[in-house]
Amino acid sequence: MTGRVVARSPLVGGPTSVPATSGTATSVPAATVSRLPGYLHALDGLHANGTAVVTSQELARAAGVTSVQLRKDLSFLGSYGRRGVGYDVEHLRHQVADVLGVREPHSVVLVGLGNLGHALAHYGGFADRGFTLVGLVDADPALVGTEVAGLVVEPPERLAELVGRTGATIGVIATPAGVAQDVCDALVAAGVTGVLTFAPRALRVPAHVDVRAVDVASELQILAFHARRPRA
Amino acid sequence: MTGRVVARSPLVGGPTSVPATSGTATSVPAATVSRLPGYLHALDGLHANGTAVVTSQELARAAGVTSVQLRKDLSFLGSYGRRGVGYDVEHLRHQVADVLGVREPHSVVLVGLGNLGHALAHYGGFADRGFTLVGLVDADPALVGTEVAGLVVEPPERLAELVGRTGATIGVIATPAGVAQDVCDALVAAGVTGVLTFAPRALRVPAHVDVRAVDVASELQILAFHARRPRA
DNA sequence: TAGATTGTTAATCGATTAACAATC
DNA sequence: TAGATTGTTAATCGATTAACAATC
Repeated sequence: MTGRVVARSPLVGGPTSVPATSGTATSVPAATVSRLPGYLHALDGLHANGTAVVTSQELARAAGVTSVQLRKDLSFLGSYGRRGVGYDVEHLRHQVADVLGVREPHSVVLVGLGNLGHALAHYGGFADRGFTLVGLVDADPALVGTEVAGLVVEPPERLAELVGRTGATIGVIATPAGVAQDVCDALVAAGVTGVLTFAPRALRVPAHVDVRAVDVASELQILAFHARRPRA
Repeated sequence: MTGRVVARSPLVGGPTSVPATSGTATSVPAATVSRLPGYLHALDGLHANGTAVVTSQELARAAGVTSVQLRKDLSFLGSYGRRGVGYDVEHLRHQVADVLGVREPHSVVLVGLGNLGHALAHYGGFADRGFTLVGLVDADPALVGTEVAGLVVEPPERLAELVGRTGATIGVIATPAGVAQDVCDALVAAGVTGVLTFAPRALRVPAHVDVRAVDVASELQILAFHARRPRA
């Protein structure tokens, strides 16, 4: 009933490993997948500053993991390093991007243009990392028709048409929690296969759809747990 | 060297279980801790709508986990249910809040007032869930001295004084990635023990400090992985 | 008592770490 | 060849799930 809810707030759940890409007959564990974006980002940085080859130790440091963890993770993708030497930055970058499926940009629709939605709409980091924001939706008639971040805000009735027309595969929910499930249902009905929600609400989705949830208050509460002085 | 970096993007790492609260001599697994905020939020909802008693099945549904998972998690906190009946909402709510350490509000300082920082400063959900935003910092001279969300923006030089004066235990970083490590170092030097960062950069912290990282682009890339059609 | 539901103990499964063999 | 570093195989550890006993 509930689909692959890959993360509640920051935990990998759901199926733990997933059919791998291209040649490989293997599969990639969920925990590994969740670290690949960090590796890719670090590789992008190295590439930008002209580094051609990197050892697992250097890359691991940049990504904030141990070199053993990194090599183990990369081994699920294939054997792309040279023993005694390291990894070709450009080659590994392409392999990781390929496994993540971000060599072609994905189209993203954003629903909800409150403070957070506005911030997300203006966030420049999408394009760099394989995503194009192609549509904005909000229920407020005062916002519909206005232009935000170069896109015209559409009403909820146009959501299905918008997803269909743009071929968006991912929907981002930045609405109040009360309408998050309805928005999610509409996104799924329109055809998206991935949902990123910022609303503090568990979302039900069919099995073929993935949900990831980011909840700032939950993150702070987890920090609070560690910060607390255990009372004797 | 690297402190308890509890999550890179959405994964629980670091020490896997942590000394528990109050009476209990037991410890609470990291995976359980990461789900407690969801349980607490669900309990708050039930409380608000007047529900006095809830079964593990109902609560689990509201929180988006299985009832087995929920009961197992709650068992680490103690035995607070009544067999054949369920859990007293009010009582369990207090127990969970107590374990998380959010019965007393925590003071939070926010650094970086770009789009995201502004959105966070205006986010209303903090107070409800145990956090009080007590200070804002930005390096832009045009912002310093202005009022945002009822607080006067302070310059970076005042960070240490601000944390000291307010007793803030948690710092939120919403700055550009390039300065995130410096900001983090300053927060840690000023005495915060928890850091929530939105900058896509691995942060180094001493062992007594916890870091949690939220990276929207990484979340999207993980969704992209699942969305991709594996090419034969 | 019978039915419902919790909470513990045991079994399974996945993820991380350690050891080491392969090879550049 | 010797040194460096990758990548695999095995060992450990933690998290989830299943089975069931306890008890309201």
